[in-house]
Amino acid sequence: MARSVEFDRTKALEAAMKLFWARGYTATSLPDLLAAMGIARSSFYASFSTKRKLFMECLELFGDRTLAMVDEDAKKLPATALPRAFFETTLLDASPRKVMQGCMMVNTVLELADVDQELNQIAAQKLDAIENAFARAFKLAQQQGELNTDHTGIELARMVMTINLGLRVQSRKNHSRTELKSIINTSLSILGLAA
Amino acid sequence: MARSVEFDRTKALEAAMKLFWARGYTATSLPDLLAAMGIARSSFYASFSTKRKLFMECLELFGDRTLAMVDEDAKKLPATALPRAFFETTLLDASPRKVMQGCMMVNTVLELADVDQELNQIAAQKLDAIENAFARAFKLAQQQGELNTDHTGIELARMVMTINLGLRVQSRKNHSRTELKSIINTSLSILGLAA
DNA sequence: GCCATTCTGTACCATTTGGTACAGAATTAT
DNA sequence: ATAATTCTGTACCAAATGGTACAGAATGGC
Repeated sequence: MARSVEFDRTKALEAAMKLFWARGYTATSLPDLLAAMGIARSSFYASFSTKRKLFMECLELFGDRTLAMVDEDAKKLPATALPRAFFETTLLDASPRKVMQGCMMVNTVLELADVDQELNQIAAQKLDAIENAFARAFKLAQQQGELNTDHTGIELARMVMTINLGLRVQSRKNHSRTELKSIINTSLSILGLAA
Repeated sequence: MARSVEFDRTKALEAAMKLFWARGYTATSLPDLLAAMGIARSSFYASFSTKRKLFMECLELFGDRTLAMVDEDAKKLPATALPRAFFETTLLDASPRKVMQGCMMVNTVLELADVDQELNQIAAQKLDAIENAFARAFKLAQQQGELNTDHTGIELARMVMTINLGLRVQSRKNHSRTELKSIINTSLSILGLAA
């Protein structure tokens, strides 16, 4: 039989995701990708079909990873602590580079809303999934009397998500850590989730 | 002497802005622009230098227009009514098409943050100018005792702006009017500006 | 009418885009 | 070692990119 070795597909995908995350879909050229992934053109097409398919994979990876993070937290923490945990790990504890890159799904939605329906839809779905995770947690907490019912769980989740989206824009526009910290605190305060 | 006629530069600029607004910088090609503006290639370069320069002009136009809107409102309305007025005119009263296009400056920041510093900076500055307009209004209202001082004017303005940015993402992701309306109401409610 | 001037439309350009073809190197089972 | 197979690197492709050159039409003062 023949050789079975292969470049590390996962690592290459990860490298591609980083680049797409930072520069977006259109502005990332194939040569850029090949250099970052450390593979040759033919290997690229053999393993990932097209640039567009690769982007989809990256988007899925990013989305699933983010969702997993929220789900993990939802197991360990009370619902009222979820937003703070999410904001802090992704905006204060993360590296400045990552913070400045914002959220790949948000970036994608804004870049491709009028350009590529399918890619846009994937990003939107992943965002919705995260919103739903928050909503589930809030509803449960309300049923157990751990959270006031001034607003429904869904409304609250949408609100947390809207602030989250806003924070992603802020962090991409100007990544002053102290400013982000201040916004996070004000947000949690007005949400009535200030610890 | 020679002819003085010229295509309507302002109208052409407007048309370009609409296209850039919807599709972003990179995804808008020169032929697309020429068609939308209704002018020929040579006229384009004679009047607007390059695609990039044109984009800058469009960005300035969009930003100035938005800022003017806030400033106008700030003259007529109490500071506590400003956010509602802004959200409603741009997200509920505007045409679905415009709503779906989001905010050109936000779109630009997310598309070009890692790609074109200068364009990104222009967009960021315009956004800051709007935030400052809100901050001024809030500070004044606080001095006059019309607004509580639980948070500083700047903090409040940043918060309104963060929610605004989030709403632009939401509206570009999924322009259900009723959902936007709901988010706006929840936002104003938790901000203590629910009228 | 005529000339000067400034417009417009088209043909053209080099570069870059994403994607394909194919030769040759590398690896594994026999 | 050999054969089978799958990798990699390079050369190549058509299409699209932003930008330029230039011929010719349209308009103004005389």
